[in-house]
Amino acid sequence: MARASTTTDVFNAVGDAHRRAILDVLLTGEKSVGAIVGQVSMPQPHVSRHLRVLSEVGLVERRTEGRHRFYRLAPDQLRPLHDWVAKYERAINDRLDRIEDYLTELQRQGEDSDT
Amino acid sequence: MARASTTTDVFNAVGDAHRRAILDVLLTGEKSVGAIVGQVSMPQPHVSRHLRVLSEVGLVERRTEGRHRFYRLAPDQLRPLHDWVAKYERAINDRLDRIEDYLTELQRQGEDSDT
DNA sequence: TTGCCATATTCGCATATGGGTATACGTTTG
DNA sequence: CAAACGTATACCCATATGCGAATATGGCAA
Repeated sequence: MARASTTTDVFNAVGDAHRRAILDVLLTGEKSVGAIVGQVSMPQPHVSRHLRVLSEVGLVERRTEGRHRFYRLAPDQLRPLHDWVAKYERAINDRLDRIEDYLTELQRQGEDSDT
Repeated sequence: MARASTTTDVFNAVGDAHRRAILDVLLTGEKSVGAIVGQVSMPQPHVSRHLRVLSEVGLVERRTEGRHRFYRLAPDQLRPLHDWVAKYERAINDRLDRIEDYLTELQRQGEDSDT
C-alpha cells in the first residue's frame, strides 16, 4: 500500500499539477474534453484520464451531449480541502496575532508534550 | 517524470494522509519527534522521513535542542494551498449566488448546445 | 570511555502513478 | 452502410513513493 489512491483522496487528486491545470480551465466554465485539450499541454488521452480521476474524487461532473462530454467543476468535494486549509489558517493567524503568547506556549508544550 | 516530487510540491506533500496526521499533531504546538510518534500510528523512522519531506517543502521548521528535534508548523508554505482553494471558493460562491446566470453561461460555452 | 537515548538514514520490496501510443467505443454525417 | 469525429480505455515502461526493518549518527549520562 503506497499512498491513498488519487481516486480516493481529494488531496492526492489535486496533488497533480496537470490535474490542477485542468481544473483551472474548468474554472472558466463547463468545457468539452476537446476544449480542455486545447488549453492545456497534454494529449487527449491524458486529459481524459485525469478527468476521470477528478470525476471519481467528485471534483468534476460530466454531462454527455451527443458525442461530446462536457465537464464542469463540482466544488462540493473541494470542501475537505477548504476546511483543512482553514484549520491551519486559524492556527497561523492566532500565532501571528500573539507571538509572545505563542512562544510561551511553546515552552510549555515542548516540556511536557504529552496529554 | 511521474508526478511532481513530494519534496517540491506542497500539494503533493500534503497529499499523504500520514503527513497530514503529523501536521495535525503539530497544530497543537511544537513537538519533538518522539512526541509526534506517540500521537500518530507510525514507526519513528517513518515520522522522521515524513517530517523531512514536510520540512523540505517548507511546511514545518526544525529546532534542535540537545538530542531532541522539535518540529513546528511553518505556515508560510500553506499559502499556495490556501490561495488555490480560495480561487475555487470564489468560483463556487459566484455560482451558487446566481445559478440561472450560470446555466445561461453554460449554454453559451457549450456552443452547439442545441438539443 | 562505555552505554543509552533520540532521531536520521539506508536498503529492498511492492505498488501505483503518470507518460506515451494505439485502439476501441459511441455518435453523427454523407 | 461506411467514414469521420470525440472521447475513453488498454497496454507497456520508467519512476518514485511509501512501507518495513536494520542500522548509523549525535548527544547525554554514569
